[in-house]
Amino acid sequence: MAKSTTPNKAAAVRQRGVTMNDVAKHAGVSRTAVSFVLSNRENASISEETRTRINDAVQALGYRPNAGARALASQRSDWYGLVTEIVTAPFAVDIIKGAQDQAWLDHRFLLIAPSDQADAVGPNQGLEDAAVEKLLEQRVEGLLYAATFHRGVHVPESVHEVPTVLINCFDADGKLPSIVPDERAGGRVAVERLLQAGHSRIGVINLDPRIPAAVGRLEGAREALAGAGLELDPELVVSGYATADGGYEAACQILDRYPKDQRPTALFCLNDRMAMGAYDAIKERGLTIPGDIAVIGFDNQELIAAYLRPKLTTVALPFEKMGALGVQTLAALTAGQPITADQQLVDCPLLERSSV
Amino acid sequence: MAKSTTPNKAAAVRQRGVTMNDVAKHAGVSRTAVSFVLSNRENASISEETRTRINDAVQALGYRPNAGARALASQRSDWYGLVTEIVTAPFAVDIIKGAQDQAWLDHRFLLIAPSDQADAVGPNQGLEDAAVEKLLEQRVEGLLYAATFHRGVHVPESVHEVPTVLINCFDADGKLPSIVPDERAGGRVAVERLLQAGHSRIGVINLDPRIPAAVGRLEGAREALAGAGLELDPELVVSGYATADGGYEAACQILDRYPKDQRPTALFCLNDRMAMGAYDAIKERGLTIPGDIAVIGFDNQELIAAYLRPKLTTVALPFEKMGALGVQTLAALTAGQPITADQQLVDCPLLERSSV
DNA sequence: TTCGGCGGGTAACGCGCGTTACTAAGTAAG
DNA sequence: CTTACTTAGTAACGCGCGTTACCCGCCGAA
Repeated sequence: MAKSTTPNKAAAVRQRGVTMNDVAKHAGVSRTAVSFVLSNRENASISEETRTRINDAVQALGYRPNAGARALASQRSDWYGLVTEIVTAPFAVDIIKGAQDQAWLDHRFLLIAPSDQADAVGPNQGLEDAAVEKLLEQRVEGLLYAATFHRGVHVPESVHEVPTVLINCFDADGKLPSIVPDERAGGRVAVERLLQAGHSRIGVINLDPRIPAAVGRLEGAREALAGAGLELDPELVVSGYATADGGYEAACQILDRYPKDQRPTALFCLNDRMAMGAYDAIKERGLTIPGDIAVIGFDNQELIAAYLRPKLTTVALPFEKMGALGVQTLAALTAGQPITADQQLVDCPLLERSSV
Repeated sequence: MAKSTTPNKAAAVRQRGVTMNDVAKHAGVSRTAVSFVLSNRENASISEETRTRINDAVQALGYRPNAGARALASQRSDWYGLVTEIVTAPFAVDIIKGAQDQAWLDHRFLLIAPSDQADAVGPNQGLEDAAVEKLLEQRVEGLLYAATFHRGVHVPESVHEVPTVLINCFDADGKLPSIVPDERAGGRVAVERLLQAGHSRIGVINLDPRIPAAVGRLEGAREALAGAGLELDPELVVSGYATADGGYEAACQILDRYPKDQRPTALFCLNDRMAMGAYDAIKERGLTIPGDIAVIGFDNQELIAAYLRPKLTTVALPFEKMGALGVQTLAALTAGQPITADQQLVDCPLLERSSV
C-alpha cells in the first residue's frame, strides 16, 4: 500500500517500546528492583545508590510504563467509564469537563462512551447497552451516567456490576445514587433576587410543568414569595415551549393581558432560551430591560446569557460541579463505601449580570 | 470504613471475572479453542459442534473478554487519544462527537485528555505534555489533537512517537497532517447567497484580521464579489471584538455612516455572536430583518443562530465532520499510510434560515 | 560458635489472552 | 502398506508488569 518513502515509523514496525526489563539490565539490577523503585513501595529496601542508578536508567532509555500491563497485573485499571448522551447532544458538556478535571486530579482516566437515551426507541436502540458493555470490557472500576437534562432514567442492567453514579438524572428504579441540581433552591434564589430588587408583581414563564426542573423551580418561586408574604398568582404563570419562540409568545401574553399599571414588573423565565424570546417581546413594546421589566433566567447558557443585551442575570446549572462530585462520589464507592440510592442536591448559584 | 451492611459487591471482593479458562473448562475444550472461536480465525479448524458448545459456555457464564489483556497480548490497543482544550473550553464540542461516532463505528475507543493550549503559559503549563504522556502510557495507537478555534499550534514533542492528526488547527512547524475548515469557500458561499438575494452593497463585520478565519472568510467574500464583477469596498469592512457587543458597535458604525439610500442592505458577520449584536443595532433603528437589512453569520452556534428572531442564516463550521475525518485519517495512518503534512479542507455548508 | 535479625536485594508465579508450534486421528493417493 | 495431507484440536511461550516468597551476607547478642 504505502509506496511513498515518507517514513511512518510508528506503523512500519510497531517497535517494541522499552520495558522494565530493559531498564533493569541497563541498571544492572533485577526487574523486581525496578518495579519497587518505580512504584516506590514503602517497605521495600533498596539502597539510595541503586535507586538513583535505576532512575538514571529510566531517564536514559526513556522508559514509559505500560498502563495496560500494569492494570492486568495489579487488577485495577484506574479507569472510570462515563456514558452519556452529552456526546451526541452537547448541552451539558460542562459535566464532562468537571468529571474530567476531577478524574485527572485523582490520577484516573475517563473513558467516554456515547449514549442516546433521548431516542432510545429510535435507530440507536441498544447503543447504550453496547456502550456499557464496551466499558466493562475495558474493566472500568466504576460508571458515571450523565444526562443532558434533569430527569428520571432507566439504566442498562449491566451497570450494576460495578459502582455507578448518575449525574443530572436519577434512577427511575430507585437503586442508584445520583447527583442533581437543586432546582427548588434555584427557583427560590431567582425570585428572591427579584423581590430584593423591589419587584412584587412577578410573571413566570414556565416550562412543561411535568418535568422535574419545572416542578422544582416553580416550587422554589412559591417559597420565595411566601417568604415575603406573597402568593404566586396562577394567572401570571404561563407555560410555553422551551424555545425562544415559546418565550416570546408567553411574554407577549403576560405583557398584553394587563393594563400598564397592573403589568408585572419582572419576569422569571424558567430557562434562558425563553428569556431570549422574552427580551424580544419586551423590546418590541418599547420597554427597557431592566428599567421597565426586569428579567431573570435559568440555566446560564453562556452563549445566550452572556451575549444578550443587556446581559442576562440567571441561575446557573452546576454542571461542572456535578461532574466533579460524580467522580468524587464514585471514588468513595470504589473505595468500598456502601452503595445507597440517595440524591445529592447541588446548589444553583445566581449569576448577576445586568437584566435585574 | 464501611460499617453499613449495604452490599457493595464490586468493591468488597474485587471478584475475579470469569476468564477464558473458565469458559474452556465449562465447554470441555482448551483455552486455545475458545480463543480461536471468539476471534473467529479463518484458518482455524474447529468443528461446528464444539464451536456452539463454546458459544453456549460463553453465554452461560456471562463471559466478557478483558480488553486490557487482549491489548497486552496482541500488541494493539484499539485506542486513539484525543487531546484537546475542548474539554476545558467547550465551543467546538461537536469535534468530539464526530470523532467519537467514527471511532465507535471503527470499533475503537477514544481516550479523551484535557489540554489547555489557550493559556499554555499559565498555571496549566505542562498539562498538555502530561496529557500526551498519559495517553502514550495507555499505548494509544494514534493521537488526535483538536483546538477550539482555527489556528496554528505547537504540539508537544512526544506526539511524534505515534501517528498524529490535527483537527481545527494546523502544525505551526509544518510536520503533521491537519484538518481545517475551508474558510475561504465558506466566506464565498455566504456572500454569494447575499448576492443571489439581490444585495450588492454588503457590509462586513470582521474579526481580528490576523486570525486565519478572518483572512479566509474575507478572501472568500472578495472572490464572491469579484465573481459578480464587484469589489469589496474597504469602507464597508469594520472589525470588532468577537462578541455581541463588538458586533453591535460595528453594525452601528456601518449603519450610521451613510444616508439611507447608500446604506448597505446586507451584513456579512464573520461570526454569529457578532451577528447577534448586529441584530440589536438593526432593530434599534426600527429596521427589519431581512426586509431592510439581510444578515448572514458564520459558525452556526446553534444556541444563537437557531434562537435569534428571525433565525439566523449562517455558514456552519463542520466540527462534526472534521472530527470524523480526523479519525478516518488516523486510521489510514496507523494502517501504514505514509505521514505527510498536508491540510485537508472541509466544506462549510450554508444553513438557510430566515435572516436573508 | 550459633542464632537471629536486618539491609539489600532476586527468582518465580500469575494477571488474561494471542499465537505459534506441534500432535493425533482420520482419509486419500500411490 | 506406506506416504501425505487434512481435520480438530492442544501445549506452551510470551506480552509487561505486580507481588510474594525467598536468599545471601553481615552484625550483634547469647
